[in-house]
Amino acid sequence: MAVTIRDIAQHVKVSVTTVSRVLNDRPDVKEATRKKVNDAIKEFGYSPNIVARGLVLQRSNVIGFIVPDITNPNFPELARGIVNKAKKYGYSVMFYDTNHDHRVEKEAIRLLRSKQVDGIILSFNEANKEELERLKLEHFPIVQIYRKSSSSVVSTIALDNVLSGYKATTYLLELGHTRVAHISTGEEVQSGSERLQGYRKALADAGIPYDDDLVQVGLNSVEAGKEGMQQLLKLPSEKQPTAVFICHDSMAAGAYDAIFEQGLSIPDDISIVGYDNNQISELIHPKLTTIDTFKYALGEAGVDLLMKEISNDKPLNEEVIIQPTLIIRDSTRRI
Amino acid sequence: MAVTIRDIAQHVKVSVTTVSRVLNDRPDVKEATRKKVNDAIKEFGYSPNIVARGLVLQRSNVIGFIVPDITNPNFPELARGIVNKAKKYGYSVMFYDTNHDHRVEKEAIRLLRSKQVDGIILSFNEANKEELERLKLEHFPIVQIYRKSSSSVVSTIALDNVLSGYKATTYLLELGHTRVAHISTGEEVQSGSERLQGYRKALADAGIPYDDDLVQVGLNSVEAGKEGMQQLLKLPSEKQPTAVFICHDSMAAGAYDAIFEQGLSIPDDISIVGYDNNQISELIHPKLTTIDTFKYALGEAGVDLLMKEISNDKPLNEEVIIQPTLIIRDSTRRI
DNA sequence: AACGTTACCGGAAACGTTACCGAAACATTT
DNA sequence: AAATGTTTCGGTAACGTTTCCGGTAACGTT
Repeated sequence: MAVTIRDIAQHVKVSVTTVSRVLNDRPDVKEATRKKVNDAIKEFGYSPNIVARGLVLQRSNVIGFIVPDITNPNFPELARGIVNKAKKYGYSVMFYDTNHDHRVEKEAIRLLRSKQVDGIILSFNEANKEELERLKLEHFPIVQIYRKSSSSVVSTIALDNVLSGYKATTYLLELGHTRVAHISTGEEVQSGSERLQGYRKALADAGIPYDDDLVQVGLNSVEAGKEGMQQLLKLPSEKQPTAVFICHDSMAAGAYDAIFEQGLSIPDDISIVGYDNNQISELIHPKLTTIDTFKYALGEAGVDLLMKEISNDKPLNEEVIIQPTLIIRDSTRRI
Repeated sequence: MAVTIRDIAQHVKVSVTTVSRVLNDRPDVKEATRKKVNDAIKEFGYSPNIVARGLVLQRSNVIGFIVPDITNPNFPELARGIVNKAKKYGYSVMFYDTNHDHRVEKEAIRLLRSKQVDGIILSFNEANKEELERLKLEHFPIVQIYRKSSSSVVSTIALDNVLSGYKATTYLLELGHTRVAHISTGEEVQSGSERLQGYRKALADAGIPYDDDLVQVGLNSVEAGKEGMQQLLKLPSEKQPTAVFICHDSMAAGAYDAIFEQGLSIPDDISIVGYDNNQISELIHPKLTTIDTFKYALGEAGVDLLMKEISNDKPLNEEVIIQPTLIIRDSTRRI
């Protein structure tokens, strides 16, 4: 059915070897025959079977990409960075969504490996460590995104969560706020814990005592953000925060809800800074001051690192850390 | 390096044929040897090389998925539906993002085909027709999403845009509004044109004359939505709409901007219904009444259709149409 | 004229599977 | 005991590439 290398070899009356040579820009073929071969290739619309090539070359030129939930607005841009960068390396990417299920993640890895992918980028927040240990033992190239290598066993691309948490709250402090609260995802989730650290450090550096009542913890969801803010608003007025640093944009959107329901105004009554710089941060009113995490660049860096892992014969366990920056919009003001 | 079918055949002292048989659950193998083989498979952690299998079976069990911009919030959920459904068929999906560039789309198709994918789902709004014609000529399985087959040459999954446009505006009319405007993406883009048709039909059925001043056209972007709304608000007060049906949620978010800047209120001064039911529709204030388009189901239907195309030896050019439904939230009220 | 060098090309094995075809081993019937 | 049927197995070609190893022809050098 499909046209193969043999077909065009026959047509040009030359061996498959020579065709292969021109296909791969090898030397040792006369300019004239090279041209003839190329003409035939064009005429037949031939394009080599990468699968067959992969079989002999022992690599597939495809990488896997596993994500807990592509619906989470942080991932599409990441995916984009990965796909585009991979293309530049001559790689395609095979994609899986695990819906936060560890069993599905394991299955995805198995599937991907039997499909002979050359490496996997996975951005599971809470990846199962044993699985990664196993993979590492086999020297299978893996890079993990959104997780510090200190807490992982493979190469990673991570955010400097503590520094950016620090930046966010010092910005609020510099605006003159003294009672700045924090809505967090808590100590158990790594990013939440780190951002909380940054928050505490900023307070400490400013000489402001840490107050447990001012930090609310909940899941990364709109509802949890709303609830957290409601708790804050129940505080006696002398303790009420005039600014809140919130761990995720979507939680911030929930916090908006709670604030508006109390008839309060942002930023006049209360300043908000979020985290992620997702699309929503420009769509809600007022536009949200937040932390940008350079997701596209993160994806690119991820494949760069994975390519290094693939070409290296030993796992190199590197860590690259991205510095998020503060984006100032309309949800914050000087007190 | 990696363990192959031959390794485990040798270990069990049996031919590769038998191993292949137990691998594929074929008959003609004694229960005892089947067990021995399975034990060896487990012991060695063997998993068959799908690429090699694909080479002889002439199919790869992977499908391609091409998208103009995964960052557009309609696509992640679609992608999810596709990936999950594909997995049920034993398929993986290879993913490309073209950034709305026709040349990149063509390249992605070429790449995917040389990687021997068994079919492609593409959701390009304005796909290049010649390319699809070519593919169809070769009986290559393709399904196109978000485009009526009347305007395409291959099987499609489409939205009933005119009916849902009709639903959206009749809802507004039933709430007692008589001056309902429309912000559209215009006649040139298919979905925009169809939604506009629905809008006009609803007006006609209600006996309300169509007024050209009440429809604004612009790109699908926040800014364009804002501009469109600003134009509407410049109308003399007797012509000013009390309700607007807007072609996309993100444009609606822009319209919110314009309305708030005028000191007006939603829905007290003006009712808004959007289209898409993206996450933002629940994050903006007030929550947006909008049209849900069942993106996950759309993705699932897409791979169902593609599988039919793949198993069929002739292209069947089917069309499945999804009925969007209205989601009522807080941006609309009786006048 | 003999030799060495270079440029160009081809045959065939290999990659890891599956499928076809035939055959051995065993069971059943006459 | 022979003939037949059934179950279980193996050899090998094939899928479409690349690469190794070799070979031929042309050319220049001595």
